[in-house]
Amino acid sequence: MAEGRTGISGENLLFLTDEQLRQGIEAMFFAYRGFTADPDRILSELAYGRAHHRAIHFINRAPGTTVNNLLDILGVTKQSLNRVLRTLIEDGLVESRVGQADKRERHLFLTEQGKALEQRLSDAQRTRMRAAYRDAGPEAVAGFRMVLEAMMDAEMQQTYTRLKETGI
Amino acid sequence: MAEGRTGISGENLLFLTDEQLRQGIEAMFFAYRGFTADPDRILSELAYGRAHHRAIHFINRAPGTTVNNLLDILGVTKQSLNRVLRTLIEDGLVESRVGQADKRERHLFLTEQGKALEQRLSDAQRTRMRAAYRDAGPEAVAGFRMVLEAMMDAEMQQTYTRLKETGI
DNA sequence: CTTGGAATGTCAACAAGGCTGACGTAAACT
DNA sequence: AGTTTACGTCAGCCTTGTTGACATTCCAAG
Repeated sequence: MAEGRTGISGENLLFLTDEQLRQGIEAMFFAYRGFTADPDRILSELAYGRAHHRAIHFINRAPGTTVNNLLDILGVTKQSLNRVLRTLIEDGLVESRVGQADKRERHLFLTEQGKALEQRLSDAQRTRMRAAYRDAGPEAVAGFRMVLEAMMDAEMQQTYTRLKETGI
Repeated sequence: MAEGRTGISGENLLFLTDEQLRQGIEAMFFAYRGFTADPDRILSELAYGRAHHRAIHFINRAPGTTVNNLLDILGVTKQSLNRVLRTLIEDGLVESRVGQADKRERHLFLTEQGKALEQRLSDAQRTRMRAAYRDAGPEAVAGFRMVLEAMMDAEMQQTYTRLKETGI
């Protein structure tokens, strides 16, 4: 390769070494544990799991969403989601309303009680996130977001962006 | 508060709004799916799961590690780890040697076959990671790492750093 | 030297939450 | 009328987490 003194394509690509990548992989592994630790503690008190948290989060995020839409977002099977939704509905945290335009659809909403738990969970998660963001600073956060987005599949990126921009 | 025109403590803290935090949370959720997607595909061919991947990764990372040490790193119960280790040993991917100094300890090593699978898994994961890193650029990567580290518990941070620096 | 406690690892049984496959119902579409 | 779509459910499986009981080994105090 007839390149400059940095070796490859005129840029310093040392951040792409296997060692750097492995550190990133391990950081991702440990950080995700931290990311879920606080909500997990709250959930275990209530005999719920992460699956319940995810459902609650996205129903809060897109109230009136249909089951199918939620399936797309969560990327699980309907049997799996259904089990979780059933308990949430039985426990009065989620309300399921038959669609007006299309009566096959069920639109999902959080009840007051559901909103209360959502608040509690997301407060816990945001508190840690906020501390991490503050420690790292705004530029680090921008980089953090860029790498995470680049790590998603095309489909997830679409879902993520749609959710971010329109809330649907 | 008698601060500058940005309102709080002279810095622009718009990156700490709840909306920004929620986007970060969702990015983390979707990115982690991407992060595990490629190894998951390989593992499902072999009737293994993520737990096997984690064990293989860290045994490769710290050959000769004891079960207890691995438990600390992985943050699961020993019974849970043991089941995974047992299948890996039965399948000839991991070797367990009784400790010389302390015969209660078992020291874990990857066999050739185990190393081969580790390579296959980490190649898949690194490929995606490398693409994400390259897309985002070195500064973004530095920020990514900073935020992830700030998101860990103190204990995990210690483990992570120790592993990063000494490999033990 | 013995003995009791601590440390290390194994086995058994259970629960959560993924998965597939099959089936039923109601509504919408063509 | 016939097909497709949206949703719910039953049955059964697997992975991976949990707790409890148990065997082995080490070490230190008596």
